[in-house]
Amino acid sequence: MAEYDPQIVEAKWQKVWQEQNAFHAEDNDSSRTKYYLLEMLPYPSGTLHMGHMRNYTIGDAVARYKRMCGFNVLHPIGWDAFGLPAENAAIKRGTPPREWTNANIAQMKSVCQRFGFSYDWDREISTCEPEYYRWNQWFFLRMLEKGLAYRRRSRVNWCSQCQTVLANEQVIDGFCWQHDTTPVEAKEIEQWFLRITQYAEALLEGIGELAGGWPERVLIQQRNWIGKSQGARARFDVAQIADLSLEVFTTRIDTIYGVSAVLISANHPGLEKLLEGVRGASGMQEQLKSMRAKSVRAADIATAEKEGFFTGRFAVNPFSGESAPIWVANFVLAEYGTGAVMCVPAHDERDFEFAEKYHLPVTIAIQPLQGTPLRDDRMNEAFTEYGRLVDSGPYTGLTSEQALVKMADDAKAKGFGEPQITYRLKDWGISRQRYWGTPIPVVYCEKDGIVAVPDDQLPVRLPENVTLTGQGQSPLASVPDFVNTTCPKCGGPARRETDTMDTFIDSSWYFYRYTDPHNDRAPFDKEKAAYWFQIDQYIGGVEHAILHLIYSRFFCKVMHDLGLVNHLEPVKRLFSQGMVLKDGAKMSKSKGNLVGAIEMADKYGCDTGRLYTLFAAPPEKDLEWNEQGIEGASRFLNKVYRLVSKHAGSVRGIETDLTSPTDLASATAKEKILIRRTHQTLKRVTNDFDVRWHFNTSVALIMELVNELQAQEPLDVEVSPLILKRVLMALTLMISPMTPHIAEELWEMLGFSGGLVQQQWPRYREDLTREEQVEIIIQINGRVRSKMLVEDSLSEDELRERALNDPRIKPLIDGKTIVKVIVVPKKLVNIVLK
RNA sequence: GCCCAAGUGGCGGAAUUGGCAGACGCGCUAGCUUCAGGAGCUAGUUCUCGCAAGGGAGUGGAGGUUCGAGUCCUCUCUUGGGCACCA
Repeated sequence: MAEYDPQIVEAKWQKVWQEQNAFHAEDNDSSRTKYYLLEMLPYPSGTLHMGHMRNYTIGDAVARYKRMCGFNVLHPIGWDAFGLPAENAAIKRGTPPREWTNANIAQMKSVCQRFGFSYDWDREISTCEPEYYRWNQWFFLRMLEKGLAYRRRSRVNWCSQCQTVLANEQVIDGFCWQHDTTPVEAKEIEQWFLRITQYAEALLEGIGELAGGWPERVLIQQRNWIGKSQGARARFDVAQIADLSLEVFTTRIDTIYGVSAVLISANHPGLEKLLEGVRGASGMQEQLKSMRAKSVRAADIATAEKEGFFTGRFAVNPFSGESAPIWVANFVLAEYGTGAVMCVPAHDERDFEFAEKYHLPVTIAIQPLQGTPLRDDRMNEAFTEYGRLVDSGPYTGLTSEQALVKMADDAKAKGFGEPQITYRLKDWGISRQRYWGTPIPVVYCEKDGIVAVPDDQLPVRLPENVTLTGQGQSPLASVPDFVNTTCPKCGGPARRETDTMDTFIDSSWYFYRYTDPHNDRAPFDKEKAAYWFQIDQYIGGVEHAILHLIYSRFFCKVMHDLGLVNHLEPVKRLFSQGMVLKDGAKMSKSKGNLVGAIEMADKYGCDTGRLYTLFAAPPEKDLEWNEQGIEGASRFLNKVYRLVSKHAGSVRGIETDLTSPTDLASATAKEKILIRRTHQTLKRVTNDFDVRWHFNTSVALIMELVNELQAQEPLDVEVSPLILKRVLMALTLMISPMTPHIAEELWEMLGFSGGLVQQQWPRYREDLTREEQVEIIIQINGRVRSKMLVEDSLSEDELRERALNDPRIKPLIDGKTIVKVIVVPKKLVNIVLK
C-alpha cells in the first residue's frame, strides 16, 4: 500500500486544475446563481505569512463549497502594489520599487498556487500598473468635476533632519524613525482632500442596510467613527473686540451655566486677531508654536498631558451674560466642530482635569435626579450624566433632556446659536509626498491655475528610474521631465502635481475591476459589474473594520451618483476574520514577527497546513500562532488516506452515487451506526459551512466520523461494500473544500475519474440522522444525579414519572419535599427539593 | 485618552436557543506493536478529598437574575485591534 506523500499528490492535482482552468468564472452565466466571494487584496510584502494563509484558506474552503453547491463562483485575487514599504526598500537597498514589488508578487503568487487556492488567475490585477491606476486618476477627475475633490492647507508630520514628511508609522514616540533625537514637528502644507463628509449621512444610513450581513462590532465601530452628534452651536462674543466672536459646538448646551472658560485650538483661525494688542502676546506665540509643532496623530494628542494658557481675553456667555476667560488648550481639535469648546469642569471629565490643573472654578449646573446632590467644593470628578438644571436662570428646574431642546431653540430665536448636527468624520486627505503611488492628474498653470488633465491624456504615468533618498520634497518634484509640462487649457508652461494618492484609493474600488479586468475604455463594464455585484461575501482582517471599509463604501456611493452602479453598498456580507498573532501581537512585516507559509508547506504539505489553520480556532477569533498542534492534522490526513486505500479495492468497482436511496430497515447494526453517523456529520458540517462558519468544529466532527469508522473495523464484515463506499464518498467530499488535493486523490482511489471539483456537495437526510433513543439527564437542584436512556417520543408526564422512579434518584428524594419538577423534553428533568 | 473585541485544563479549542463544562486535537503517562520514522494501536489525563464507590470546587475577578449561568445583567481587571500618512 502506497504511503501518503503530500508533495506528490499536491503537485499532481495542481497541474490538473491548471490544465482544466478549473476555477475560471464565466461572466453572465444565466444557468447558475452567481456568488462573488472575495478576500481582501494583500499588500505584496514578499512573504505570504500565516495571516494571509488563514484568510485565503477560509475563503478557499467557502469558494469550493459554494461551487459544489452549484453556484457560479467569482473568486479573484490581486495585489495592493503601491505603498510605503516598496519605497523604503528602495531607499535601503537601492532596488527600484517596481522591481521589488513585482518580485514580491511573483513570490506570493507562487505560494498561493502551491496552496491550491482556487482563484481565477485570468482576473489577477496589480494596482501599480498604469492599466489600473489610470482609473484611480479617472475617478479623481470625476470627483474634481463634482466638487468632491478640493485643496486646502493641512498639517503633516515633518522631520527637520530629513526635510521630509513622515507617515505616522515613521513617528516613534514623537521622534523621527531615522533620527531618534529629532522631535517630529507638525507642518502645514497644501493638500488634496475628498469630501467624504458630504456622504456622512448616507454612510450612516447604509449601516442599516448592512445590519445582519456585517458583524455587529464592525457596524458599531463605523457608526462611532462617523460620530454623528446632535448638539448646538453657541456664539460667545469676545469682550472689547466688536467684530470677533467665538462659536463653540457642544452636545451639552444644558450645562452652559456652568461654563468656566472658553477653550480654543492652537490652530483656530481667529487666534491671531484675538491676541492682537494683548499684553504678553509675544510670549504666547512661543507656547503656540510648541503646541502646534506636536505630532498630528490623534492618539498622541489624546494621551498628551493637558496643557493650555490664558489668552488675556474674555468671552461673554450668551445665556448668562457672564464673562469667561478664553484659553488655548492642546486637546481642542481645530478639525472637529468649530475648533472651540466651552469648558464646563463640573460636567465634563476632560474639562474637570483641565480646571484642576489650572485652578479654574467648578460651577454646578446639573444636579443628579436621585441621590446625594453635588457640592462644588466637594467634587473629585465630573458629573457627566443627565440630570436637572440648577442656577441656570430661566432654565432652572428643567431636565437635561428638556433643556437641550429648549436652549438650542432659544439660541436660534435670539440669534446667537442654533441646533446643529456634527460629525466626527473628517474629509479624506489623499495627498502623499511620496513616489510609489498614483500621480494626481492635475497641472498648475500660471494663467489658468489648477487644471485637470483631460481623460484622453490618462494615465499620467509614474516615471521610472527615480532615485529615492527619503529626504526632501516629494520625489516626483525632482524629475524635470515629469514636472514640466504644458497646460491642457492654454498650451503654456505648467507644472504637474508632484504628490501621489493615498493607496486606500486603490483598494476602494478594486473589486469592481475584477469583473472586467482588461477593459481599456472604462474602469469596468456596467453590465458585467451589475451581474456580479454586490459582493456576496467579503472576508478580511478585523483591523480593516474602519478605514478601508468606510472608504470603499464612500466610493460605491460616489460611483452610484456617477451612474456607474445601481447599488449603494458594495458588500452584502462581511466576515471579519481574527488576526494571527505571534508573540502576542498582530503578525506583520513592520513588527518583524512573520511566520511564512511556505516553510510549513515544505515540511507538512499544504493540505495539512490548510487543515490545521481551519482546525486551530474559529475563523473570527484571534489566533496566537504556534505549530504545536499541526502533527494532529498531519496524522488525521494519513489516517484517512490509509482508511480509503485499505478499502478502495473492495469498493471501487461498485456503481453508486449519493442520491440513490438508503434503506435503514434492512441494514445491519453496524451499517445503521455508520449511516447515522455519516448523516449526522453531514448535517452538522453543512450547517458549519452554511451558517456558522466554524470550520474547526467541522474538522472535529469529521475526525469523529473517522474514529467511528476505525472503531467499527473490520469494515468488510457486516458492512456491505455499497454502504461503505457511500460513507467513504461522503467523507471525501466533506473534506474536499478544506483539503482539496488529498480529496481528489481519494476520489480517484474510490474509482472516479474527472476530478471532484465539479461534484455536488452531499445532502443529508433528516430521518437518517435520528437515533432511536435519547439520553435524559436527571438533576436535583440543578446538579446531575442520574441519567436515563428513553425513547424519543416520551411525553413530559412520562419523563417526570420515570425520573422520580429512577433507582438512583429515589433514595435521594425520599422524605424530602418536592417544590417543583422542571421537564425539558429530550434534554433533562430537574427536581427542585426544599 | 477615545472606540471595538476577547478571557474556559499544561496548550489550541468544544459546549449551535439559558439545560451533562472540557467534544476534537496537541502535549504528557502507561502498555502493546514494529525493526528506530517526526510511524501505528489501546487505555488514562480539570483541580481536589478518597483504597474505592462516591463527594466537593471550577469557565479572569466581585456582585446579581434564574429551578438551572461559560452563556443574560451591573461593576471591575487583563490582553489584543483601531484612532484618519502601515496596509
